[in-house]
Amino acid sequence: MLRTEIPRKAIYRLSVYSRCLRRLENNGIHTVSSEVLAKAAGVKSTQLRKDLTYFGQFGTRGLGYDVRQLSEMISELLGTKSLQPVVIVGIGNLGRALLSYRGFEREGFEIVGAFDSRPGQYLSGDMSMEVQAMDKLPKVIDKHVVKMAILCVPPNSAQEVANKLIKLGAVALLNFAPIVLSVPDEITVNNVNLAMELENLSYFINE
Amino acid sequence: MLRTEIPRKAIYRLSVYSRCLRRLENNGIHTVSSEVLAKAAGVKSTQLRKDLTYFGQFGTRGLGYDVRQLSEMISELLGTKSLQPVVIVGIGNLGRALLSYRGFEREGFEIVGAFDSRPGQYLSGDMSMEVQAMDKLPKVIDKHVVKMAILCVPPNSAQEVANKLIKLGAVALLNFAPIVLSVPDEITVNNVNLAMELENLSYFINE
DNA sequence: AAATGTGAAGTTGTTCACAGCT
DNA sequence: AGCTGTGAACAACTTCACATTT
Repeated sequence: MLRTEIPRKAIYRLSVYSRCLRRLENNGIHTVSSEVLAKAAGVKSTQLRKDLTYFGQFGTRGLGYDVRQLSEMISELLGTKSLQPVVIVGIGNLGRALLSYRGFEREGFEIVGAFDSRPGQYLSGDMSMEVQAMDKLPKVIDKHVVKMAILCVPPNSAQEVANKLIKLGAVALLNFAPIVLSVPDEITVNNVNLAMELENLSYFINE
Repeated sequence: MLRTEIPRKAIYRLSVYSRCLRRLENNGIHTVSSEVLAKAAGVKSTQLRKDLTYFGQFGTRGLGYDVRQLSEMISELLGTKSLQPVVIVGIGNLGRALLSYRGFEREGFEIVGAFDSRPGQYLSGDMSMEVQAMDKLPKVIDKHVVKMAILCVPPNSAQEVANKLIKLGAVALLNFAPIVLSVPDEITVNNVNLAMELENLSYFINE
């Protein structure tokens, strides 16, 4: 099965399933049916089953899925079994928040460096963090074999920074700048645009 | 044209077009073709035109679109012409960052209150902000006629807080908690899950 | 001539219906 | 009997082709 045929949304749903499975595991549940897991994930059971068939067969007919096994399989697929190194570029309000956000480590990502055109030592709550100058990027990316970067720079420098990161070997970017980055086909960009999410909601408020 | 027939993705793209149009406007450009605007927005020109026809006819054949006029039309549609009041609930790392994030005001949203189970006065950089106790929510929502809320509370209390907000009159939620909220049909929820975005990227790193 | 607006065709993603295991 | 796995039907979205307007 070629990966390119798999709907991108299916990959997102895999993350949702993964979370639900972990919760089940914590509750000591060993086996789950597609019906129950799907309900927890907020999708139809047929969709869950179809999503899984993109990758193989993991269930037992008449019984369901082994929670632990399915959970591990998905982690494997998503590449979150081992800690993935990440750099953050652009330490404004948002970058600072993400730096102090502990959620990433819990989910299998390690922030190995924070960079900004204005480097320095910052205090965030009870914790201090070092923000390095941009010219330190190559060394850190090289040392930790970083493939993933979080972009929190202002829109007017986002493309430039993206180019730099790609040249240094990044292949996946999480972009918070409200612009459309143009990158080569082999680079994956996920955009998060907070203002856009609000605007979208705003539309639905007026009936 | 019924709003329910309009693809949700089209509404998201409207936000993108809006941003591109503003940039064109700032550069003193008065007229733009679907070809050029689409390229700036990272979509096909036919898609842009189709998206616009969901709402009416705004262009001039042989000429293109009036930048200012199209821009205003989209703002009108999205309901961002007038300042929309928003509350933030849950002032942890992320909530604090969003509070100090100036982007919202620029885009037509006004944060009229910040709430947390641990209220108090916080310092963020050079600016101080008041975080109110949860029992102050009804009064603020009522006073400002708030329909929109940003949820940054921990996953285990997200559903409960969502219920409370909905009961108080919120109809649109921007949820950062990594759980699937169950809400009545007439309520719109947009989810932003940072860990999930990283996981999704992670998948694409392994070819 | 240039560019929009749109029905029809094509593509992608979701759901159904049921065959096939355990 | 119960539940998965999947081809086929269906629905949603995108793109094409071209008629239409300036």
